[in-house]
Amino acid sequence: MSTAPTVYDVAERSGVSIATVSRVYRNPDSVRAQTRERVLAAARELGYVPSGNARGLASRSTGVLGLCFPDYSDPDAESEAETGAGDEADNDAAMLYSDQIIRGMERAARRHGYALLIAASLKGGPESLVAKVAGRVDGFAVLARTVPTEELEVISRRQPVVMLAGPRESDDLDHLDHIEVANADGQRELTRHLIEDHGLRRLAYVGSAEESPDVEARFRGYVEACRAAGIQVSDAPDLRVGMMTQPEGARAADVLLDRPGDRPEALLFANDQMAVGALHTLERRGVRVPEDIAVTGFDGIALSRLVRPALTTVRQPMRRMGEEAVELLVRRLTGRQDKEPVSMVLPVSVARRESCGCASRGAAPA
Amino acid sequence: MSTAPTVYDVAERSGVSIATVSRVYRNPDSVRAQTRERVLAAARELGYVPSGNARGLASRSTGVLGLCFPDYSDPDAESEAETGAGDEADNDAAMLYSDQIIRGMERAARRHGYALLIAASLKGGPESLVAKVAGRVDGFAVLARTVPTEELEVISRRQPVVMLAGPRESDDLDHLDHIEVANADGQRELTRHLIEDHGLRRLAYVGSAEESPDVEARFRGYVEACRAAGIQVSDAPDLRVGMMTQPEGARAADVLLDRPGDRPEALLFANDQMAVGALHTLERRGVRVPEDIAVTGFDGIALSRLVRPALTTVRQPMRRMGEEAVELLVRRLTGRQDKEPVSMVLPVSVARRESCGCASRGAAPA
DNA sequence: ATGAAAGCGCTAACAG
DNA sequence: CTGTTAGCGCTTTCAT
Repeated sequence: MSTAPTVYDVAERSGVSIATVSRVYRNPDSVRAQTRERVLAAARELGYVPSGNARGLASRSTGVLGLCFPDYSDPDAESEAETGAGDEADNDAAMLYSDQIIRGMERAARRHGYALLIAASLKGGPESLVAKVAGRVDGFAVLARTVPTEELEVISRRQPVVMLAGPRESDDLDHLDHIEVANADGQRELTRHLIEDHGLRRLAYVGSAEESPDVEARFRGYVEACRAAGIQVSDAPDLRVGMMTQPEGARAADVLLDRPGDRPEALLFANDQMAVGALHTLERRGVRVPEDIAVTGFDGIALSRLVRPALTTVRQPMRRMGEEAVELLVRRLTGRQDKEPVSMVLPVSVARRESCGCASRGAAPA
Repeated sequence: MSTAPTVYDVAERSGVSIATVSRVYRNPDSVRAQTRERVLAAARELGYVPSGNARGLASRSTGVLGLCFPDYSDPDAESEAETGAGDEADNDAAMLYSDQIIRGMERAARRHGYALLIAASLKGGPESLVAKVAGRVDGFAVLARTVPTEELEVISRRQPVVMLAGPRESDDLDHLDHIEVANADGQRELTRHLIEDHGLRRLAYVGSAEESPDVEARFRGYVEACRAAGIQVSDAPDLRVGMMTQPEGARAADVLLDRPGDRPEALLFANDQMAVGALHTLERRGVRVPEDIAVTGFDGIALSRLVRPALTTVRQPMRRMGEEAVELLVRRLTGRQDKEPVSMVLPVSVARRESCGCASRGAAPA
């Protein structure tokens, strides 16, 4: 791999100036056909490929959009090798939040002629992830809580950034475009369903210990639904766990079941992962779902439909969120920049499945 | 969004040279702590973010790895809005081949400190997709048949490229690293299973019309297994379809069932999509699977486990393929380049589910 | 239609 | 430890 050929090499070989070589690639029609062919031929012979970096540098634009997301450290990374039937489900199910967003962004970016640069955060030196991404793209989306607010603030002064999932974190960032889902609405509707349609009244809500606007909003929806039905609720979740993982969910179920007093008729979790964990606990303890107790999640991850009983949950349109993010970025990139910050709330939908008592035999064919 | 601050601005503001500013970012320890702080402070105030392009240009490396894949035009793109239960399965199931590879690459890239640039092909001017990606990354992977061989040949002379899925397409490309899956082995084993374990002997194989090394290899495995069992087979699939999609699969099932002569005892499809389509046809016609006829696919897409009956298929380790691709690239990027081209074949595994007659009640809990 | 020349913002020796 | 000085490869006026 000797040193790569440049415009100069191509220019020399085809007997034109570097400017012409450049034109052949940027604006073919501005060059006489014959000349163009000569240049293209030389380029081919030399194995010339324009340097994206040089281009970006000279033209101040890259044709690339970015996405930064948190390093959902992913423990199943190594389980890949196994072929046991048991982990098969988990494997596909590990189709995460971020993966869906990536898909959505990729599709939309493609439509607009952009490529997509993706990177998960990873603690580093003064040189953080965002900076790396930011330096190589025309604009990018960030999953909430992925990067320090301050850093984002600095960067967003220079290029379009759209914040995903989770309301604006601070006032410093209120000039960013921003997309969230109707967390409260979804949880409220799901709770209402449990109360009105299934007649349940002793509910327990499991939230998270760490502050998360999304989780807060979900809880708020829950509270609203309860109040609307005349059910007493405290203004804090019945339980808060640390990580919102399956193990934590499993533990949470134990805790809730072992509490003195009447056993809850329904366990509402702030996300699917926890709910699935709870399902395990319940099965182990011989508590039937939904006959003895209802269980619900939030997110609508693939796994939620694979478990038995299939999990009733609130589905978030993550893919669409990715698409909208790109639309917003493209709009900023092409329009005048003086537009007001956009803030959109994507609707969610309740997936009524078995774990709440709805009879739907989940496994629909294709 | 005025013009972005540069090293010069930061240098001036902090009273140092641009070289020092650069050092602060590239090699913080080589700068006196006090100086460093001053620079960082200035950078923060100015909203300075290093330009990835300028960096890449000056240092001839980007810290980015790439992936090019074909534009599996994706008809479900718009179906997102619907909330009908019917398409719910399809939606998740649309977790494609490429998505899995992306996941694998992203994980591995992250481990090595690289970001990932992804782009689907899209016909364009003289300026193709690969060129765009190639110009912005240190090395990249290409899904077979995504880009013209010639172009790839040219590019691969300049930077590491690994070809994914499908054997080397031509001799021009035999210097590329290359990863494929054991297509023939998988199909052979699956076929053997049908013959020996289920005692089926009248088999029909559905391949694709367009030339695809992978599909050819699968068919080869099928033929080998048949021959080994003393079953007569012609040297071409019983049917070839155009697109390997669900509709085509559905049609194929009709064709095969309507052919004069004994009805086949098993329909083997070269991919899952077609097999799923066939399942529909069979259900519509009242042909029971697997009682009346067995059906098998190939790939192991998520959908294969969601349909009823669950599809027996050959699972490809697509995620792992992505990971290995990154490992290969990183190795090329860090080592001496004189190494021989690597060619690895990833093992596959047969997923015995219901559609072949194996009793496994698919829906495993988490 | 094509050429000349001036950067784009940063890194990388090489001096101090 | 820090400053100087060249480029890196391409786009882009401005001429011709």
